[in-house]
Amino acid sequence: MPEGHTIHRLAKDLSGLFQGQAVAASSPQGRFDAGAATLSGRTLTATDAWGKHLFLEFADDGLGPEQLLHVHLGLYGSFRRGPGAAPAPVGAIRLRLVSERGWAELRGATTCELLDPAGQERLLLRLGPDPLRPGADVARVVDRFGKSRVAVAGVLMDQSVLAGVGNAFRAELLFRHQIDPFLPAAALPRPSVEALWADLVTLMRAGVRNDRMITTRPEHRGKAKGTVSRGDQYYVYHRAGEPCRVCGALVAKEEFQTRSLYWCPTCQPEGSGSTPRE
DNA sequence: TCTGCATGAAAAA
DNA sequence: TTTTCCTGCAGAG
Repeated sequence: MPEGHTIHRLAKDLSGLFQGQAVAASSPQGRFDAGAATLSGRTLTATDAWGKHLFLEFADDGLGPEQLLHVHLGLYGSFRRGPGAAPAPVGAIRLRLVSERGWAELRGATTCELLDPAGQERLLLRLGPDPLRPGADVARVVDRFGKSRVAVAGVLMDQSVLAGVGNAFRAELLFRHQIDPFLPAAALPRPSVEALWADLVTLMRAGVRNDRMITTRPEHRGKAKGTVSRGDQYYVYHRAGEPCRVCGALVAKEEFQTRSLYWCPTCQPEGSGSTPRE
């Protein structure tokens, strides 16, 4: 399920499965026939991720210019993968990759396309710093927060401000820092923005390692995906009407810019976050 | 077994 | 502003 940590993990896994290998590509569903034909037989040379965007680079291999595959999973896209032989095809598989080492299947993605270098550059220009990328420019993020009158909840999910945060990370992060989601971003003190960023770096890295989001109890960190219930995994995300883990008040939920926003009205009261915490 | 929601974002209207 | 992508899951029954 796709927030930034998922995509970075995916890039890592696909590199392990295919990098340096000739890959057979096909589109059983048919919607990516031309792209798959262009890629098939080429060697995967690198994988990369920026925010929620995944990139796979393919070599020339005498088949034409190098190719760059761009994938965005959107809300319910998935990229299943594994070593060994591919499973029998089920459902609408937009893209299937197979090498001697393993397989991968893409379903339900919002975007699956071949990009030229100019296209990738245009895309990256729209994206803010990614907490999972080394050397990310925190100052730029702090600057954008300081100039925005939009609610923090909106700015955190604005991919041009900061790339990789989705609805779950947003809810969990604001709870962890006891910030009113509706507070204008500019009202957040600079050290608070820096603290948010630092927390994201830690949480998202843990997310990549564990291949799932971990924002609550550290003792869950070593546990495998699927062994921790949603109730144990989050503070407030998807817990509307349930008691807050800290104060017991009921978690609130409201539609905000077409997405569900979750928060604790007691731990994150109106105006909270506008003064630095001691 | 069935139903409705959901960790996005771009295109269409 | 609505539609698309058309999956996967939890919770209800």
